[in-house]
Amino acid sequence: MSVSHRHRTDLGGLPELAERLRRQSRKVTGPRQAILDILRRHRHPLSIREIFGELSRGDCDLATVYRSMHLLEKMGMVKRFHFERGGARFELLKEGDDGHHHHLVCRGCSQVVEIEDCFPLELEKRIARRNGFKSVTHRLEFFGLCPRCQ
Amino acid sequence: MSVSHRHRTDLGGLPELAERLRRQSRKVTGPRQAILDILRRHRHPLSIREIFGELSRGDCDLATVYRSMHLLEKMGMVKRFHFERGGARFELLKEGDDGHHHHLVCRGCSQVVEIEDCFPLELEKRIARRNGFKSVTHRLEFFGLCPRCQ
DNA sequence: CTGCTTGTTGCAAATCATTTGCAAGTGGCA
DNA sequence: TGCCACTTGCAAATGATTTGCAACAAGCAG
Repeated sequence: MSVSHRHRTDLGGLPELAERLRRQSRKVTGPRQAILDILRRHRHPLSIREIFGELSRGDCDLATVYRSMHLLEKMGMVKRFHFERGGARFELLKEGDDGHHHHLVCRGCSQVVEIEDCFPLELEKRIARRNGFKSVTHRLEFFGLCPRCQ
Repeated sequence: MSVSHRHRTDLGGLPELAERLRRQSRKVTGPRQAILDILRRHRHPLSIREIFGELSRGDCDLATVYRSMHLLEKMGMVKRFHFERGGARFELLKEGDDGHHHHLVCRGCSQVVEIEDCFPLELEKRIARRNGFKSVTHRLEFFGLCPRCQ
């Protein structure tokens, strides 16, 4: 099998990302470009702190990072994830990607691996039907010990 | 099918719960009894705020609720869950129950339904094997719109 | 190129969830 | 009955995130 989801490469260059902002009448500002560039260069979900840490000294304020992530999330350019502890984490999304996928996180070193498997659609549908719910989605994350931490 | 997990009834009376504390040389104090009693009377995961709110005025301090939940969790008497927003939520567990189960949460009214289905063990094993991880478990929650909120 | 309008940002203070230090209090066994 | 480790209240500390507000700047109009 191997559904092979999109891989964190080829997410578009800064210009394309800026274009996505402009297209929704959002301004292409310095902080936003810097943040998008950081997200673009990492294939794993980054925390606000990590993003903020990579910004050169006075690139922008922490509050701006938070505000930017909200904006990008609302625009569908990034996806927010929540793991065990710590704050939210974000991944840049390709245009049109809804970002639905899961992770396998190491309890030891926090390394993150993207998982291609997903909760069986049939089961989800049955759960929705059985309880009369609509628009059902799910959040699924795996936790374990990576080879090096065992 | 219908795996029919344990149902949130018959979790034992206060005396049995107190006994579980004593057995692990933990003291049966007023705050703990009050908290356990509240958990015992609710079938859905409660937040710290909700628990604290149900305590009669001076029953105990908020910090004590936090400390108690940590203790009960460590003792395996409650299970901690995290939904979309807000803080952690707790459910009382029957003795011997590891509490592994999932929820279907309404995006509208936050109503919670317990789900008996689980992520297929075979898939989980394959994910673990494929990535060389050990002791893999998962966290799975469903979100949707309940009949009344649609 | 210039001005204007509106989206943005920095800064500081406010919130919310949770934790911790410390001294005072108390279950439960000797 | 006493002792002592386990608990608790209180207040302050943390960590994550949000917000008010006034100063600013991107992008379009002219």
